[in-house]
Amino acid sequence: MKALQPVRGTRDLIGDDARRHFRVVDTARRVTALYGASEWATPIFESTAVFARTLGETSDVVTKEMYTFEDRSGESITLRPEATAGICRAVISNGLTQTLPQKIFFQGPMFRYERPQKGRYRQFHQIDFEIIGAAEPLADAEAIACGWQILRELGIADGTVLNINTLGDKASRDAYRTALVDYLSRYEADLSADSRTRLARNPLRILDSKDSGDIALLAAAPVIYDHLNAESAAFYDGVKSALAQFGIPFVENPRIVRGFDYYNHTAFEFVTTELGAQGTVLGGGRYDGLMEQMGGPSIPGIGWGAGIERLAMLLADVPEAASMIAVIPMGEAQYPAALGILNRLRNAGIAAEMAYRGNVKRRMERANRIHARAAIIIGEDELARDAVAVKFLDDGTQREVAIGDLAALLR
RNA sequence: GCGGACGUAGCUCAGUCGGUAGAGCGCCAGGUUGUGGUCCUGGAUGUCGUGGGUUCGAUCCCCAUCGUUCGCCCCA
Repeated sequence: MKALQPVRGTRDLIGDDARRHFRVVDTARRVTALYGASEWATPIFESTAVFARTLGETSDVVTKEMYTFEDRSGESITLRPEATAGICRAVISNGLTQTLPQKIFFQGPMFRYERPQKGRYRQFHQIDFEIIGAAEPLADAEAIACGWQILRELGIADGTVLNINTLGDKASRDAYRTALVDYLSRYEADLSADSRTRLARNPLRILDSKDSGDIALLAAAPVIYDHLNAESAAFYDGVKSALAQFGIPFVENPRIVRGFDYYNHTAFEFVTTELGAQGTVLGGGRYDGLMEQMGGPSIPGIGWGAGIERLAMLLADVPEAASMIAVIPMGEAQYPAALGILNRLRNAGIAAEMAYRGNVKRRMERANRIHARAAIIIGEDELARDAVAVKFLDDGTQREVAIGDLAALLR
């Protein structure tokens, strides 16, 4: 029995789960197209270096969460833990650096070896939007606007809050890191154990610590905004004013740091309070140095990823669509007529099916179960007049219809 | 990776102070030989997550393991 269960942290998408999942994907595909995106798909695994080099040697994803293995030729392969690195690799591999900017919609499974929880899986799925080759703050605002519109169209925007921050350019970020380390080092003994480790490895990460002692210490800590150089400050102002012009509400949150090392300037998260510790539902930022870090030319980028499972859990009910027509012959004598009608309907673009067996009652039950909108009942008497009975299942009304009129009536 | 809770029918759950189990929903059949969704009647369901231990006897107690879940870490 154990072998027949899905592997820990993975799950099947069937029925309601599947409807929710594809509702998210379909909505994202449609909305990102409104912003000019083309859909891409890249391989599910890459050379390990693609992720190890870009996500940062100290990030948890790299140090302990990657699904990494050697293939038969001894090459180190990693199942992608996120989308951006693979997309950037594809830009370089395909020589797309001459046709920028590119706006990309992306969707598919990601893999991280973590302890599963609600809204966190080892194989999870993301929708992803990237704008590559645009250094203007308008691109940041547009990426955020796109994410916001998706959340709105999914009906979950009201429960989420957009948090934005800036990490500045490299010079600003380095200056801030120094100031922060200076400050926190004075209270090192009071920091939580986790944060003492972070102080050496990745001090900015202390900013989003959930330890109450850390939070108290951070109240008087230096703030990034005081360490931005003129260029970085102007960029940040540009993003904020474009967001205002798009009519997108946001709060500034100097604690938003984001996990991967490749981020600079804009960082943002849409957060909900309804998913416990997994509250970040859509997050991203700018990654101007990433392409160069991968060995490509210096090309700026901005993008976000969103967890489909987390979005799907927040959706209101997604009912099954009542779109089928059930074709019901009274008996085997009516099969030829029934198959002819099935064919006529399908060729006219109308979804229709006929059960493989069963009497009329059984077939009516099935029609109800598949949420058919109407049943075409084919009996000897009506057939003699080149007609059939059409019963609409929502209100139970029934009438006789000429076979030639079926497609027009049911379209 | 660390700490807590949980694991009984397809689903949601009850239960046994240790004597091999029950409800609702769903499913199947009939009431209705050419008509579903409502209603009535009847029926089938489970190695009580898995392995081991204690016991005359374990679904119940103990240990391990797998899975789920909550928090931490981290992140979508």
